[in-house]
Amino acid sequence: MSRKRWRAVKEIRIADVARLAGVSTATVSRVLSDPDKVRQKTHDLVMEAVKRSGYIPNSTAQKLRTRRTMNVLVIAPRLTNPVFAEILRGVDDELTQSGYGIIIGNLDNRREREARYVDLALSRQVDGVLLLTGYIPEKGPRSMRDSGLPIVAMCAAIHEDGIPNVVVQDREATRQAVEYLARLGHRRFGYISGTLGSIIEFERFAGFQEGIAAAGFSQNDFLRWEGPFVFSTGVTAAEAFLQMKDRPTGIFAACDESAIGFIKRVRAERVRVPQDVSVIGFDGIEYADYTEPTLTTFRQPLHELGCVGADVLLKLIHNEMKPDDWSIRLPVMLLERETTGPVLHKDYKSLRRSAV
Amino acid sequence: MSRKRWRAVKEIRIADVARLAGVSTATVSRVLSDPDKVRQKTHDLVMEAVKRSGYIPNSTAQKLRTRRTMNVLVIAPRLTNPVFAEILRGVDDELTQSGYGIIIGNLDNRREREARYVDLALSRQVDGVLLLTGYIPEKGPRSMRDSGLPIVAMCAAIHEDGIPNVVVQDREATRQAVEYLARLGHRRFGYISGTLGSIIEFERFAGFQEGIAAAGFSQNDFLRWEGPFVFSTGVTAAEAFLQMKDRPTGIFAACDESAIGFIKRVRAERVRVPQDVSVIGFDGIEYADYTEPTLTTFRQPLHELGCVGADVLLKLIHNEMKPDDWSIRLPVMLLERETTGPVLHKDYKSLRRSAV
DNA sequence: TCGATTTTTGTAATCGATTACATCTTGTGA
DNA sequence: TCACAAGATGTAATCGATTACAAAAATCGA
Repeated sequence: MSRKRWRAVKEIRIADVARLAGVSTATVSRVLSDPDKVRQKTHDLVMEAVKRSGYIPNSTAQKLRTRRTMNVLVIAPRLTNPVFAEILRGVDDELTQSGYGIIIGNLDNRREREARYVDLALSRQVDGVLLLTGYIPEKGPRSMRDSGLPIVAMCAAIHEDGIPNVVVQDREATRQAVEYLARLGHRRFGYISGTLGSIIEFERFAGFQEGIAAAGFSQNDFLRWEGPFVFSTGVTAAEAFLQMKDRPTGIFAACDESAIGFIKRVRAERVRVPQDVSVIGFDGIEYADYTEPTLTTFRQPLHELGCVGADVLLKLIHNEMKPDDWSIRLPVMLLERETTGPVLHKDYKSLRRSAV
Repeated sequence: MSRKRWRAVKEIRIADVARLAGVSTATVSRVLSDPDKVRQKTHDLVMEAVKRSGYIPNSTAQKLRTRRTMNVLVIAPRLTNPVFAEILRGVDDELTQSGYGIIIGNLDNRREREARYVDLALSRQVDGVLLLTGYIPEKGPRSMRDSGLPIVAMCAAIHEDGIPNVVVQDREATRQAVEYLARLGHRRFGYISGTLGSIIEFERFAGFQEGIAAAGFSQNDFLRWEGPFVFSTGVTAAEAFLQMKDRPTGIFAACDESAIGFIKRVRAERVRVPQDVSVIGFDGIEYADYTEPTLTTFRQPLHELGCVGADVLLKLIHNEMKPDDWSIRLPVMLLERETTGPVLHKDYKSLRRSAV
């Protein structure tokens, strides 16, 4: 038994089908791609041959000839982050419908991994790129822009000519978050950041500062804890929080994962949420509805974001629009759940003491 | 200003480089793919021309000629499931290293979506397929096997000749779970299933039954609640559980998400975990460490699973092994955390009453 | 029935690389 | 210096489709 036998599958080419049907390859091609161009009788003849032979066109040859790969590259900072996974679902729904495939570029939060995807774009393995990163990947002196491929920025904006942005109203939402906390009576705030230097973090922090100002507070009325968009950032923030004498009572976390990490950690030290401290997250991941207490947060329309972004990219690919026509900001929605509440006492530590 | 101007990027072909360097295209190709075959002087000449022109080979043309796409298709039941996302990370790490790309096939728990990916394989857009589904996708009369492509089943076994399995010891672990609960004194059990008909569910339930038998119990000593591998399955199970008079005290959930859903729901009704009911999950997703209480579960080596599976597939693609040589079962590890504990009272309802 | 027009089909170039084979250079030993 | 082997390079076929253009067939009106 040959070592290769299991792989031996005879390849059927268009020429084989043509011979079988007694026509030229051109006719077979036409039957398959533009049936109206051929006589009904020929059409049936060819289709019969296609069916009998089980012919499926070699898509690589098609791609070379038509100069369309029917693939789109999606670059995400981290695939295990449910936010990106959910966006990807939307992208997938939209692209699959149009016959496009997705090649994933997972950076896993390591920027050096982007080089590989620059090559991918430059070597024309895709027709367009969706960036969830907030910046254009580079490899040495070359940028992905050099590929001339249509690029759409999603989730995190890229402010460059020719690149449409499909994002959410981060800044507005974060401002609202502060106002919401202020309305509940909070006077001292905490801000748990996302990945420093990222555009999303920039927007959300800007919104936070605006909210602080709008509510009549100053820079002295809040603290900022720093770290990437992961659980452990919240845990670290909580540990700093727990050390404090004069703790903030209204916490905004730039992502749900951090918020969850924070809550988990402070509750372990018998700090009550929301009685002792209110926490509000951002993202609206599914898991935020399964924490205890359930997380108050802003729900991003993640699936829609994916659909819309993919749709814009397809329009660019098909030259149906100019890139500057589009910059979409989808609204987010505040989900008031259980981790936020009114301030009970000015000094909640004395409250706790009396409760024990 | 032309509507297309922003896309106008002159394509540099190998012939351009050849002309620039004053050599033939064959030489350019050799310099790039097998530098030892050319004189140093020519090599430098060509590389200079490559650099000056910014040439990057058109990968579609390469693929057509070499008949290698350098892409692998990964089919997963649901991308937003952290289990698959984590496996995908491992796959990505391994494949990227070898220069392969990943095309994702997300079924989103809808089997009808698989047809598209059968086409993808049949039209030779990929060199191999990783299946996380436990079955071979079909489209009408044609199966993905007809493509003759190497296939590796991961996570969920496929028992067919020529398909290596890279899975975890589901069955053994589930058996252990029951034994563990029995050792803690539990006598009435609950089993929250995964997707019915799936091979993973089959294995885990088989292990559960084995465990029941091994611990000396019978079919009458446990209940089974059915549903897919999602949070809400656990919630539904919890609702059935809450209706019962004579509740089980030891619950095994076929996935962490269901376990988390279950716990969340019963705690809302003041059922204590683990004092009133012990719950053990399966998967070891990151969230399971952020629930309250933290979930006792079996940690699957998800990242490793991905790496190993990808590695096996690469070996198949490169004909470095026969598919029947490999079926790997990775061990899982019990993480004893906070949702399991000894049975306190035979009738925990009376306990609760006295506590109130 | 014939010629003009329209529709259908076929021939061959093309996409952009790789590579078998042929040819030309270079190097080596006598 | 010459013959011959080894090494470097060039020529042209090839991968498998699509499609411009040419040629053939069908349709139509007079």
